[in-house]
Amino acid sequence: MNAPVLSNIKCGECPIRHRAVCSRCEGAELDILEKIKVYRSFKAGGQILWRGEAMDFVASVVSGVATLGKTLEDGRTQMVGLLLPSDFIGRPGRERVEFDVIAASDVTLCCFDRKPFENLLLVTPHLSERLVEIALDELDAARDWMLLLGRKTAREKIATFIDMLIRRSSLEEETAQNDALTLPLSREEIANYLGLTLETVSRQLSALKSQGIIQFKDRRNFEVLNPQALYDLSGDDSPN
Amino acid sequence: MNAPVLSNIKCGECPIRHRAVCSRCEGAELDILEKIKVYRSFKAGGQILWRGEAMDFVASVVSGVATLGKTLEDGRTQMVGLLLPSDFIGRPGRERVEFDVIAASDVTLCCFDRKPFENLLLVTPHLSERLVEIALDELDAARDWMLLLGRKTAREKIATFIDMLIRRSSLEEETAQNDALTLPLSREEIANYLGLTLETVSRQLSALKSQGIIQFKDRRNFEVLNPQALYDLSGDDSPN
DNA sequence: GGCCAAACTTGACCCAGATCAAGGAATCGT
DNA sequence: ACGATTCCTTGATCTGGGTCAAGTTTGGCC
Repeated sequence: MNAPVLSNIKCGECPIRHRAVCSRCEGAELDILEKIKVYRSFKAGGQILWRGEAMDFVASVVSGVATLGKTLEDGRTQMVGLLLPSDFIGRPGRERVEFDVIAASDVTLCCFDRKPFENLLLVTPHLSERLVEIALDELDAARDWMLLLGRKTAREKIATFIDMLIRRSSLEEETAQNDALTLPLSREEIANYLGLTLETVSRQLSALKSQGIIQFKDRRNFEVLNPQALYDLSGDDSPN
Repeated sequence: MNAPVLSNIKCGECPIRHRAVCSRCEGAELDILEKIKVYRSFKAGGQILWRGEAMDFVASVVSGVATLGKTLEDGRTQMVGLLLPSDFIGRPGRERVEFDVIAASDVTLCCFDRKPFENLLLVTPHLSERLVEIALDELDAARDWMLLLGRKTAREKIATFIDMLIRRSSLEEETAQNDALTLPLSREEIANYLGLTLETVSRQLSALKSQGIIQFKDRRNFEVLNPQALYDLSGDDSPN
């Protein structure tokens, strides 16, 4: 892991302050974090962590998108997590990385060396409480994804994925010029996330387009014309 | 949830003491747990918790097997967790249950009312540390299962499942009369766990049998004649 | 601005596993 | 002990999505 070290911005001005692992910390606690944090950047496609490698830092995603992936002996891969801004990388008490972490776009991380961070955790309930919340949210998300991977059709998988992008983006920004979205991943990466092939992803996106449910501006940018239809195609139970 | 309340056994004699959420607690801490715990039993097939229901207790599995399941609007279901003795049900800070919890066999739980348990967590690091460990282990397991559901073939899924049973049973008991195992689930339940149909599960088990890798004693009990071959079929990377 | 590589789309064909269908074997209640 | 119900096996057929194979678009780079 060798990434350029950037000049930090002040925590008070950090765009992910409200959701990241540090979101409950104020004043003195924040000052300590401020002192031990280091920003690092990765180019799109760069490997952030390798499976099995010693994990010597933990980090929050400040900007960009990273993926967590697992690989079978013959090279088939499955993405097991998608890290968007404010998401957390690393686990207290884990010496080694359990999966490959790759920058899907240019990524900036707010890194903390693991040992100091773990020590801080022990004496900072605001930090450890938030970290437990984050871990449990990830567990819920992983289980939702198990349902998707095990039982949903290709169409339902794509619809669920786009629906997730809508929800996540409405959390992030209040900009929200209605339903204009960006795919954070290539077709192949989407396929690895959904347990499909890139050809099937492409076909399903084309099908949604020709049904008038979405409309592409270019390869990555599109607009959702009919969010309700999209949700109906996701196969999920009624909650909205 | 209305299950018979059993007479408790002493924590000191509890068969799951060494792995359950209470495993780090001793002396006074254990006395408190002892006081607030209640054993409850469920018949095979009984529903322990319903998705969306208020979760008013948390629990450890003392004996038997329970499943965590999610369901799509049209009834397709995916098992998202398998709870064996010492596994934990429920999450601090979660008001509602996220999935159906069903007794796959007769099950005995060691239950704690949620509120008192959460209060205890705040003042008992031995308890909360162990709970975080358990949650992170579950997250790792969920991600391994995502790889299985998204990318493995039917054969690989079955091999992985049996391999998991071997590992788990060698953890549990030192009885371990070599490689004699019991399927904790029906064919249909295995199918729901692996993202397959019950017919495919049956066919794959028959195939393993006719390849001389496993041998059935009856429907549920079998012996693994060739654990290495089984592992080789699982598709996983080399570690062992 | 034009070439090249990478990313994507689309078509034709195929196959693993789903679905449909029929028995067989274990278990339960009487 | 006996139907009867539930669970499981096995066979026949079908199909969604994978695989293979061209093309097409896009964006990067001299």
